[in-house]
Amino acid sequence: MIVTSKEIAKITGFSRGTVDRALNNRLGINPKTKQQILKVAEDLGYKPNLIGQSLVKGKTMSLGVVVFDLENRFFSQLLTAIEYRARDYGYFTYFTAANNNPQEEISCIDHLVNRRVDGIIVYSANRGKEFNDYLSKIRIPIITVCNFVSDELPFIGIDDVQAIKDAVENLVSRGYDYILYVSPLKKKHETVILSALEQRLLGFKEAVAKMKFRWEIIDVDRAFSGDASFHEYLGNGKTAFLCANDVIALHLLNRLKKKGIQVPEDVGLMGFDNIDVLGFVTPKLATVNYPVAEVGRKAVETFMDKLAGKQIENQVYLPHDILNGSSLRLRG
Amino acid sequence: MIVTSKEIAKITGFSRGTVDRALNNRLGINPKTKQQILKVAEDLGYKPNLIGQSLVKGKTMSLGVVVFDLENRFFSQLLTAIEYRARDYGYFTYFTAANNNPQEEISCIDHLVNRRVDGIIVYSANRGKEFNDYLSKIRIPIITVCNFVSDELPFIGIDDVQAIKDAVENLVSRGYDYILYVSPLKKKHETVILSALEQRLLGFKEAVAKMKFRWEIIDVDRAFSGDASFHEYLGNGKTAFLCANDVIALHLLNRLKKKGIQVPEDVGLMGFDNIDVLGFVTPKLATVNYPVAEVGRKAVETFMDKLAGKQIENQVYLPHDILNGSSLRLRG
DNA sequence: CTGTTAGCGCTTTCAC
DNA sequence: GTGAAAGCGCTAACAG
Repeated sequence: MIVTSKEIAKITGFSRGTVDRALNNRLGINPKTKQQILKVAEDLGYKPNLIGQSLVKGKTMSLGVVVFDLENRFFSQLLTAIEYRARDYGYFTYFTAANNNPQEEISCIDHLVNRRVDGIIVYSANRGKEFNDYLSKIRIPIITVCNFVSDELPFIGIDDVQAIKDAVENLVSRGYDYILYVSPLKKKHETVILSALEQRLLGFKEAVAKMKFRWEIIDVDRAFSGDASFHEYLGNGKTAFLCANDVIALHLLNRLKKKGIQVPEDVGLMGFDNIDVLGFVTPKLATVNYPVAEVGRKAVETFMDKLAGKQIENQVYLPHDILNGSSLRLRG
Repeated sequence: MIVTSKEIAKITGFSRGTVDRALNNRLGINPKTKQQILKVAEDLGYKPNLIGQSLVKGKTMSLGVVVFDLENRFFSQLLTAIEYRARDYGYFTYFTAANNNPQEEISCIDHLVNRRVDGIIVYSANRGKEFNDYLSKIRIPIITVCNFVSDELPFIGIDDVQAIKDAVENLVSRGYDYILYVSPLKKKHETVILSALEQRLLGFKEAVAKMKFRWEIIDVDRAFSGDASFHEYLGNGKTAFLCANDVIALHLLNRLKKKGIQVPEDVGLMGFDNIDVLGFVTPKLATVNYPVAEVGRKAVETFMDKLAGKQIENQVYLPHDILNGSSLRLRG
């Protein structure tokens, strides 16, 4: 069995208090005693039990992460960033996935609460009054990332509205005058449209109102349906598809290739997120860089500030930037 | 503050024992009493503290996962599978990443031990006597996945040696008679060659000994170095690159494209792992399907068996299979 | 059916 | 410098 501090006390003949002083570098202990105790601990392979420690300290030194879905190619970068940054602070990370199911998301959070994690990072697909009410009852600090949930919850992400506007401006400045925005439009089955995607759609509409270009909004379902012909869009070669995320853009790219339509010669293509897969795809997809690792790190840092009693910003928008790959023509 | 069972006892006037019976559906309690207690618990938003529970039960209902590196495109599928399957059993998952650093890997495991997880799944880059000695001292069940570490530790993965032999056979049967195996060959800096990659290399050598074809083993460094010219290999159009993993194959594909070499017309290309990225890449890469999700699930199930006191198999090799994409010519 | 007690491993407080 | 005792939230064992 694993040796406990109590047993070390018994073996060395010192009290539990003294053993604790030795083990945890607390002062008020004779260096000799300390040596002696540490030696025994070492020999017996003593490992502190953080469960016991958590109970008495009221802190578990752990964070919980909830992501709605793991198909999302984003999450591994997010999780990585969170894990490494958390460990810098001595924190560990409970990872849970909600299987794209709002109810399951709540159940994940519940369990994390039961385990008394010190903070919860939620990359949520959930929204709405019920979810808010639920979250507001939780006594553990929560931070939402990437998908905005509610004004009452801290949020870290980017300004998706502005980002799409920037993307459109980039397309227009490159001479594209017919822009097709491809996005999921309505929720189907259980699946909810992510708030980030909603923001992006909103951004596109704002761009439409502000700038001068021909446009259309296409539902992903239609874009990928068997009989969708894209030739109708290829009129003057100044057409570009702007996709609500990279995954959509990559699927579209595959379809275009299959139909013999060349990117960027016949049509421009732009995605959103800059998922790491893009490095393997040709042509290199133009996209909006989402600083997902920074979001993860910032989330952890915000917790640490909060746990240290500092005031934290309620909404943090990190800078995004436009990456022009080779899936767009040069100006012309 | 969060309400405790003790407080509920005080409020309802019942003893802690009775409250416990109500809260945990134990028998030997008057239904009326139970109702009453549950109502109060509900109203006060009682959430059981699993830390307290863990301490007394000696189980934390959590698993730890250690992966050596998150650049590896594999891990998200693995982690997903583990998380979902673990949750089926009411278990939660601590996730840690070792930053490709053997020392850090040990530190991760240490911390998981301190947190008294009930089991640890290690996707390790570490090997060797020191690591073995360390692991053998740990009193918590460990399962290694994908990268074999030692005979003394349970392992779940595939037979990498056989898989490469199958891949070679597939190439030969398709008419390729000159096979270039691309793999990392020597460890450089701190980075260790993964044991799975070592096995695959071994498999290639065995295939060479058994089958009749021309061959070469190429270090990734050389394959990707600026001045590597591949034209020397394209003689009779019956040449194929076989890569130790998909990531290498994809990089190679990019290089080939840049040099104007067509796959599969000029040269065949085959990867290993079947990472999910492949869905976005053309031509569709031929590869060996690694059942990574099954590995994850099986690892969890093995723990559950073990925790239930059952005997578990020490080494489990799950079936792999060959996927012929469009990066190889048809026979002929 | 219900209450009491002891204890999981640790830290903290106060006394010596 | 060191020891003794109490308690974190929970469960288990035994009495009544």
